[in-house]
Amino acid sequence: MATARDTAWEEHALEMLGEAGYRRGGARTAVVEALAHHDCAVTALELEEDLRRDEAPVGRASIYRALERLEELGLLQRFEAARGIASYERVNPSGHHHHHAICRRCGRIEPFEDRSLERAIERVSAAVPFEIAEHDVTLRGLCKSCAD
Amino acid sequence: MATARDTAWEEHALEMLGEAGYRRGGARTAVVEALAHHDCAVTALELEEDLRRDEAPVGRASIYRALERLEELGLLQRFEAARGIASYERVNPSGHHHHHAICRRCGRIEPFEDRSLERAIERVSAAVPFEIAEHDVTLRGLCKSCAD
DNA sequence: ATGACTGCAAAGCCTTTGCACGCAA
DNA sequence: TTGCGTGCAAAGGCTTTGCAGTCAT
Repeated sequence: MATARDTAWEEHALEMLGEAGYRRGGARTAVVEALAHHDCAVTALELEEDLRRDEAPVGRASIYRALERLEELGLLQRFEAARGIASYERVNPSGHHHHHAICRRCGRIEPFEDRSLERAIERVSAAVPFEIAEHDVTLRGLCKSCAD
Repeated sequence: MATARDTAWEEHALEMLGEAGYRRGGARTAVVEALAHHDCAVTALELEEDLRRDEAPVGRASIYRALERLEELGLLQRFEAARGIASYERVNPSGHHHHHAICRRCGRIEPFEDRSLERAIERVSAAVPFEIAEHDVTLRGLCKSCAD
């Protein structure tokens, strides 16, 4: 579902791409703009549809390639919402983010955030023998509609 | 990597399958036994290899079908360790479990557990408008070897 | 005996790759 | 001008499905 356009992220992303030596091709720019409209989990195919609807169709391969670059640069986080399907989400430069509760039956995604959960994760991340760059928490079960 | 055989889980799983009305076919039983040897993330293809090595080869489709049943019954938890590849892990009836730190570069998986992280997750699970049945936390970054 | 279980092969599906053309710098 | 970026189509790789034979009960 599309939300208000996050131009701050969009500009930041384009700038980072430039700094990393990438050119500003039409497809890449279009994918960045499409992502700017999603606050939460979007799939590559949903972005493709968004772009086609906006009369700015982009080849599927270019979408995947753009997502790959953005993820490498830490501008996007990838995770699996539905079985076998990758979802992407913008990474806010401020570090502020949320996690997800996902319905097993209908796939509905409910984002949530919790400071103390974040603190616990930060503590654990520091304790583990890894240089942790990101984390992801997923809660799975039934949403209210599906639980009845 | 294989670890000591968890016969408690193995018996529990077979019993639950029986109670759910499933027959004790050879393939299904073999998959359950193979799973009993893994404390942490195993993929369907790794199980297939284990079984073939043990001279008890099981058709790939049967492995996937067995994993599906076990997951439905809550005896197994599925998650994505490597990109696009499903990993499975036994669910201990006691509720005791761990989470994972995964290396972006080499794929190494380091399990960890943390009581206060679990508490934070339980609290959040109760606050969200879902009937949460399971959760999963993944930390991603570079392991010591890959960070150098 | 009967329907669940199994294995093989084929099909599905998301994602990636090969390649020739177009475009940013 | 140069080689990165793009699109199309084909290939990949994990997972699922169809179907006929087999086995548990």
